[in-house]
Amino acid sequence: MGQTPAAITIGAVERDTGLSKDTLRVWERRYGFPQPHRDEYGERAYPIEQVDKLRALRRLIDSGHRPSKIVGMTLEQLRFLARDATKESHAGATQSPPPPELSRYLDLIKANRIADVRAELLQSLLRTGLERFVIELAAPLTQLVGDAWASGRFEIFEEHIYTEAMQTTLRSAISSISHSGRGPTALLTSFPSESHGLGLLMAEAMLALEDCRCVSLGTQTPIWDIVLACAAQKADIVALSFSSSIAAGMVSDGLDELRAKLPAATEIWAGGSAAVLRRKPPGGVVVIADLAQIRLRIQAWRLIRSRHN
Amino acid sequence: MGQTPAAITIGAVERDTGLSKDTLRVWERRYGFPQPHRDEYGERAYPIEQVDKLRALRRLIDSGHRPSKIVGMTLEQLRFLARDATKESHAGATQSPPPPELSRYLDLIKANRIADVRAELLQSLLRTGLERFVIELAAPLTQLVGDAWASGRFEIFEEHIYTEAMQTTLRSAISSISHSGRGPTALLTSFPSESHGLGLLMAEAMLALEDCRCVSLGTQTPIWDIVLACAAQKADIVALSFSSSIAAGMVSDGLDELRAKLPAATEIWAGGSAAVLRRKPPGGVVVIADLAQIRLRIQAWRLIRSRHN
DNA sequence: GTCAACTATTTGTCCTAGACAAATATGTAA
DNA sequence: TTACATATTTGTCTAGGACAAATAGTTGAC
Repeated sequence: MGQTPAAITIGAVERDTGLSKDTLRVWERRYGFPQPHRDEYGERAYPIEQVDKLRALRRLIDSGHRPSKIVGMTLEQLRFLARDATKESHAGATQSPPPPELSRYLDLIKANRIADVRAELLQSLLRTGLERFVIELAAPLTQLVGDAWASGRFEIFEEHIYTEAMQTTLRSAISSISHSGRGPTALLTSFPSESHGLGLLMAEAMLALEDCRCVSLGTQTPIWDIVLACAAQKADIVALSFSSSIAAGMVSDGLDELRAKLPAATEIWAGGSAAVLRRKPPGGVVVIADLAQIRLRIQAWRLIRSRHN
Repeated sequence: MGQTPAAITIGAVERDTGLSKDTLRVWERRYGFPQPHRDEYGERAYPIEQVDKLRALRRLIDSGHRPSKIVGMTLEQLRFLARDATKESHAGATQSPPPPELSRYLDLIKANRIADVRAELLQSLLRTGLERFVIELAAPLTQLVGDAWASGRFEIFEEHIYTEAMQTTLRSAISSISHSGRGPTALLTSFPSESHGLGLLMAEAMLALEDCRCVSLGTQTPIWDIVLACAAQKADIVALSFSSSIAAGMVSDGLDELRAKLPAATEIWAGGSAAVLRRKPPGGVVVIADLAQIRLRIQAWRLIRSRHN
């Protein structure tokens, strides 16, 4: 009797929170939280409330807080902290509130009006054209949605819903672009630890607009397979996307490894919000600071090639 | 200089192969394979060849082989075994070689003729209609491509290319279906450890054809967020996809947990190639044996609801 | 010969507790 | 301010032991 079985195993917690079993155990040892019960076999059994708090912690840590500083707080304090955090982040750049057009999308998502989100995206696309749609709407809105999640105003599922809607819109736009057969071939993908695909899709849109032949491998392609694909497709450019949630070492090591394995004539382009790209730009790699640069880079590429031939 | 550290850490292997760190270590202890080198700090460093073999092992174990029986084989023997296995499995049904229409796609992918793959997919779609396209082409072809990879005839990047092409085709078809506003609401997603999304997209196509309002969350949604999304969207059905590369425990535990957290009126549908769904069907969950069943299930759902009201 | 029940083996996941590199924060000099 | 050196924090790795759950093999009843 007594307790309801409202407790789950360490494996389930790993699934639910994204914190590895190792991390969960070491936090327990160091900070005294979480403090799961033990079942009849001495195995950890985490009560739901602790899992909720773990989720909140995860969120704050992802957006820059240190575990030791926040692990002792209550769930309410954590939520309060999350709400504040959004204002301070992105110092300078996005200090002003988001433009009304963008925050309107946030409202629609929060109100679960999916069909309206889709319809409005399509309308914006048709009104402004794909290039401006990507640069002025898709990119900043994706950033905003990420922030909203980090500050606890959005649930993960709301971010997922947004991602799906934007993905659908971008894909249909891309597939309607015809290709003359004359532009460079670009291979698009990301490293195995990187599962965010929206940035890649935006880059594909920009490249397709510049008459590139785009070969997308989706996300999470092992390095060795990128090399193989590059050879098979005779790619001129390999474009990689890195979100800020990727380990810095992965980026540098991976890019070095890729550079060593690819022929020198093949350009490697790296873009995305990962800070390490700016702080420690790897050699032999073109860092794409923002999506608008893609157009210029392609024009530069054409110029060099036309001289060469 | 020639630094291509052709060896990766245990964490990277876990991501690349889907085998947990614990499993990798216990295999090493018990079977003597894998036998990673050690880096300067005494940590395991797995050479690429061993990772390739691990992936092949994984595929075979998923399709019923026991680790101890096959772990000693060479990569070539494993691939040979996989080729054999394809014939035996799917007992009776696909004993014969794949129909020429399907193997033609395999040839096109192998020849790297991406544009042709896309064009032919679109043509098939228009010729047969979406329902037959999904059941007769998309589903078996995806299976074949997976087998081709398992037996070493395809590289991963070729599977990725196929996935992208099929995804584009399916998405554009789905987005062209209009919804009357009368059908049930279906929430589509997968558990955090499941990143394969094609099956989900096929299911979405079938549901959309039956006039369901489909809300896709993409892959890898934590259980708790599925519950939240379900409430927010007032979903009647939660459809989950499980590929064969998911741990059996994840499936059962996850489904039980989800069932406990969702209101009883919300149906949970589970489909995909994960064997555990058939062997030990979890209670309170509708197991979708194949995509064609979706239509019948929706009709049944309508019938029950119409009686209720 | 088939099916169920019992037993043996295999297999994955959990356990403890120590270690250390990588990431981040802090202090100091130019 | 910026650049570099030092201190702390943090996640992931290590070892082998343990054991439940899954699977295979064996026996007995019908």
